[in-house]
Amino acid sequence: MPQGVEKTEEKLTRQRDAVLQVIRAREDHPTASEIFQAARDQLPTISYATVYNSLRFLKEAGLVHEIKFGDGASRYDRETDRHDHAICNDCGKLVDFDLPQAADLMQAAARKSKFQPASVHLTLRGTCPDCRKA
Amino acid sequence: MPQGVEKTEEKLTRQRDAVLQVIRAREDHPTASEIFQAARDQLPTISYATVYNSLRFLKEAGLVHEIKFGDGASRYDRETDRHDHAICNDCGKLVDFDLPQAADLMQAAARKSKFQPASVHLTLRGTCPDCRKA
DNA sequence: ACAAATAATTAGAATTAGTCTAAATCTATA
DNA sequence: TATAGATTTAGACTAATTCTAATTATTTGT
Repeated sequence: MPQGVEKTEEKLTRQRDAVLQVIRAREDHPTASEIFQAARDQLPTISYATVYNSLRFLKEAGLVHEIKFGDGASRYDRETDRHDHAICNDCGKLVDFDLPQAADLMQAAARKSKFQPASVHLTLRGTCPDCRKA
Repeated sequence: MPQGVEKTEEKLTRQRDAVLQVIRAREDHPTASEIFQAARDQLPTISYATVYNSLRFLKEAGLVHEIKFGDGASRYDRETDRHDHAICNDCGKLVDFDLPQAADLMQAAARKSKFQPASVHLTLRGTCPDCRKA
């Protein structure tokens, strides 16, 4: 097997690939419903269930990242490296950024909580540049 | 009005108080459904809608704190000061802790994201002490 | 290449969390 | 005490997601 080609790609079916392409083509963080609609342009018979199945598959394969906030639907992100999020309290815009001190934070949080750490994630809530102007 | 007694307490009805007492009586972080069941012990006719209305009211009054992770239902926390959470990947246990460096973090996150900061929240995922033993 | 086994997809039903509605009940006050 | 305003209730409704059972594709052994 050539380097960089994971075993999971064997199972990258037409439907799963369509879902992946939708997510990769977008700058923003679409919901399952938005992905479903966009995927239908490529594969008019794709079903909602398949979109969800594909999202689970892609997530497990590490090809996409799921972002869950309590507010409504999960969003999906083509950026799979560890990163943090900022959410605008006014318009709901979601922005990715990375805080390099995350590794230290994880240790500090682990000490405080007595958990064995696996990952940390930080969420900033505030006002995005656009809404600040308006 | 005596100090420490907020105007909102005027409207702390029997139902709202029952909901508040349920949350204050628990060490853990119950869901609306768990709160509903416990509140029924006090007020057998209380409805689901009232539990949700009460939770909204108590939240706005700053008497309880809502915790939303993507995974299922919101949870409610008697601790209303800013704090962070650790979630066990094995058993789902949710633990509160506070990271004193949060203020600095918020500034760092604001700089990176260009947002005007309002709050930060950090989530640690890992294994809780109990599950680590097992 | 072919049949059997396995995996994936489909459509729609089911589930879950939460909100909405309209009628009934309280509560405070003129 | 009558009335206005707020609150509660029960159940209908919605949105997100999962489940199910039937169908369709794909892979594997011969």
